[in-house]
Amino acid sequence: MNRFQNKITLNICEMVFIKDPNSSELGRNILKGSIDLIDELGFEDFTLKKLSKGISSTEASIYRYFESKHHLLSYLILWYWGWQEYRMILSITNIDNSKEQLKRVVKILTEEIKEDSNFAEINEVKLNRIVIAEASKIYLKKQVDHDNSLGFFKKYKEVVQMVSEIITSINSTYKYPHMLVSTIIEGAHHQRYFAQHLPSLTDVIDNEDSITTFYQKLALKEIQ
Amino acid sequence: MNRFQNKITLNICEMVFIKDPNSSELGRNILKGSIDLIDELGFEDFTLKKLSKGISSTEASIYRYFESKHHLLSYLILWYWGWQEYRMILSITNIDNSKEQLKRVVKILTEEIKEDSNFAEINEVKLNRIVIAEASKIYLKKQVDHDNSLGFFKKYKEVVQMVSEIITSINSTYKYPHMLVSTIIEGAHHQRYFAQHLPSLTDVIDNEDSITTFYQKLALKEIQ
DNA sequence: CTTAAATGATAGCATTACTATTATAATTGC
DNA sequence: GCAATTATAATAGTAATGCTATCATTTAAG
Repeated sequence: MNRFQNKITLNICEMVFIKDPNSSELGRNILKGSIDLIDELGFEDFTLKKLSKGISSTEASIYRYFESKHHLLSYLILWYWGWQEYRMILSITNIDNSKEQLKRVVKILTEEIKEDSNFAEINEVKLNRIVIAEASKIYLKKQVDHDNSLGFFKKYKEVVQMVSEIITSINSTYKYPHMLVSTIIEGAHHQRYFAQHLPSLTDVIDNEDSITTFYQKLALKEIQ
Repeated sequence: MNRFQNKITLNICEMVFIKDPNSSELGRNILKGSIDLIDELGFEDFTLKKLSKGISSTEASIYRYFESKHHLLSYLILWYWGWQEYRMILSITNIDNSKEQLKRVVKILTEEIKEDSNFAEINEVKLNRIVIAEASKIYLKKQVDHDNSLGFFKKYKEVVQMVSEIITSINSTYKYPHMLVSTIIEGAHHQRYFAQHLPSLTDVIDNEDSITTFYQKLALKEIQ
């Protein structure tokens, strides 16, 4: 299982980091510490100085792994999508029915995340909250085209592509598979955030994961 | 028409500004200049110092209108939703069929914006680009609950509520109207941004506003 | 035409994001 | 086992940012 982890992690485009954070103790501390601190403070108030104190290192040392705090966040998001891709692949292995496949991947992309003990230094619950609250900030920037050319969004695009292909195998004439998938993914993140902070923008129903239910049904109705 | 404008503008919760920017020449210059500059530089690289140079004023003077650049952006977004609400109301006046009403408001919320000559100091095309690229940054912050209590998101919530009521009047048993509406609004913004910068996350089709078409159809299928 | 309010000019301050330099520890090669 | 390389720590520094404070000047209202 750890080999799979390394595979995912190392597959992360090398443009995101200067030195692979998975290759050393300090690197792994940076990952763990930054997840804790970004989750706690939000990305605006998170600084590499605070992080360096938290992990008993120095700013300069962290800069040998990541060019900037923007690169560090990009790495975490990229890791997250690699992990989601891996979970999606596992969840549809040996499932032949395309509609069932779609239901399962939509569940993975919209459900509340539980900790995955396979990856020690990553707290997936916190990382999921970071993706919900901070991920859009990495592409809503003027540098987006440059970062895109360096592969910062590669894993996210692969996830969207994978679900789009399932949709196409259900209905080969459906015209908007990518639009539907990115709408579901971003939508689910927004709904989880709104449920916490702006509840009048969503519909939270007790004893039901209404977000997953909503998007599963929506996907099936839409492509019919 | 200008009275209506003032009504919209002044209805903006007074907590967002210190001094009403619509009440003076300098205030209006701040609005116009900030829209130009945020659109040009992005919110990160936009500073009140640069703005003050652009409008031949000073940082200190701008701070007499807005507590921070975050407040200024919040004002612009609030203005935008007030304006959208006004356009939505106009567009369904005298239309009795609820499905037609829904089609029309979804169009307004998802279409590409054209300049509205009724509001001189606001360039709606640029403001729309700002809303697409920057609006989520005002609520994806740790202060969101505080800002919410001050009414920063009031107009946005009203817009969502208005469309939700149309949906309920089409199908009174539909369980997720707010979720559907906020999914459509945020989704459409993402799709416009993706079409420009990350086209593999969307499906752009020539000679058709595929974004509006997609969300109009999706809304009707979903609530059936 | 006086007085208050609005704006401008200038300075300053703590923090941020990042770089540079030098010292010390840990690894690796032989 | 020791030199040589590399990784990390310690410290200092810089330009820019976000914002505040002070005081002078212009403008507008009574």
